[in-house]
Amino acid sequence: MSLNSADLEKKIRDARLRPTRQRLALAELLYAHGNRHVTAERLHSEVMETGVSVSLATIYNNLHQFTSAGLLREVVVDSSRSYFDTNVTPHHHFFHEQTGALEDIPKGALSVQNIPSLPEGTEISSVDVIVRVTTPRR
Amino acid sequence: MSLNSADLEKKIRDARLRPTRQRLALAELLYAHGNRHVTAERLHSEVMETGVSVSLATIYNNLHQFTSAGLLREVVVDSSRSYFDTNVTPHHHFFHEQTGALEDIPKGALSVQNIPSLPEGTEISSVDVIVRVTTPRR
DNA sequence: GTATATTTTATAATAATTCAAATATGCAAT
DNA sequence: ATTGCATATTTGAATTATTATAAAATATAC
Ligand SMILES: [Mn+2]
Ligand SMILES: [Mn+2]
Ligand SMILES: [Zn+2]
Ligand SMILES: [Zn+2]
Repeated sequence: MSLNSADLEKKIRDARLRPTRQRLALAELLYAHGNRHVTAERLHSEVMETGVSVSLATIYNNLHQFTSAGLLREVVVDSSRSYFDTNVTPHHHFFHEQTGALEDIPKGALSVQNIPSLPEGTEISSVDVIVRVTTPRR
Repeated sequence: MSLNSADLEKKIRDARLRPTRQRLALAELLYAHGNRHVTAERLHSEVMETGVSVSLATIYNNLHQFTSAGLLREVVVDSSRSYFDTNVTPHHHFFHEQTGALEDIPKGALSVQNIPSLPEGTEISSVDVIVRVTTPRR
């Protein structure tokens, strides 16, 4: 559940990526302490706070490289921002529309049934369920 | 299923909006011939092709005004672009990842079951299912 | 018709993301 | 170990989609 420096470096090397200073700092934030959902902007502020200077362009490059390597998945919930998820196993999400918080819906709980026949000549890439929630003002 | 000019004008007036030349041209494209899914850019090119000049700012203004009035809903499927849907009844979507095409999954067909208990203090705003499809390269 | 409110639009601003030039890394040859 | 070199990586600058501003144009109410 918790990865140390050596584990992180192996994870990066196994993805055929170089363990640069920037990449290691990002991997530490993403993977050292359990699953998370992050935006590029959030990850950028966090890494800057640790004292490692990383440009926002590098954040995006790495988020996408990690995604291509299967180390992250992108979750589309908000048209103005991309979220990346360190949990790459199939699962769904709660999305809090006011706070922007994403929360996993554990696999097995929720189920999607009776998907009708797909558009001609296509195959399923993924099925994404977003349960949008709000805190009612009382 | 198919609205004429008078219907369109009524629809606009009922939403407390003025039936301007631009707004009528947009409503015609959106509502005169059945349900559709459009991006701002697509709607802009279409309206320009009809010979009615409408600025992109006006397209965005109207898409949002229509959405606030409940005449459109926004569908979040692609983090780089907003889609607007003239079908405001609850339903789900197929999204073709290569072409960007959105297609309705008729209400009643697909069902979502066993949504686990919501995060503390929240209520459901909507449940959105996106079935992402691709055309496999053969 | 005139007053008032709404709408449009040119232009500027913003935020997320991508591009391309500059730099760092890994590896092979010495 | 050091050097040379191809390739990967980083980052400042550019691009894109979208939103804000604010002045001119238009629609409605009287
Ligand atoms: Mn730590
Ligand atoms: Mn027509
Ligand atoms: Zn998740
Ligand atoms: Zn739809």
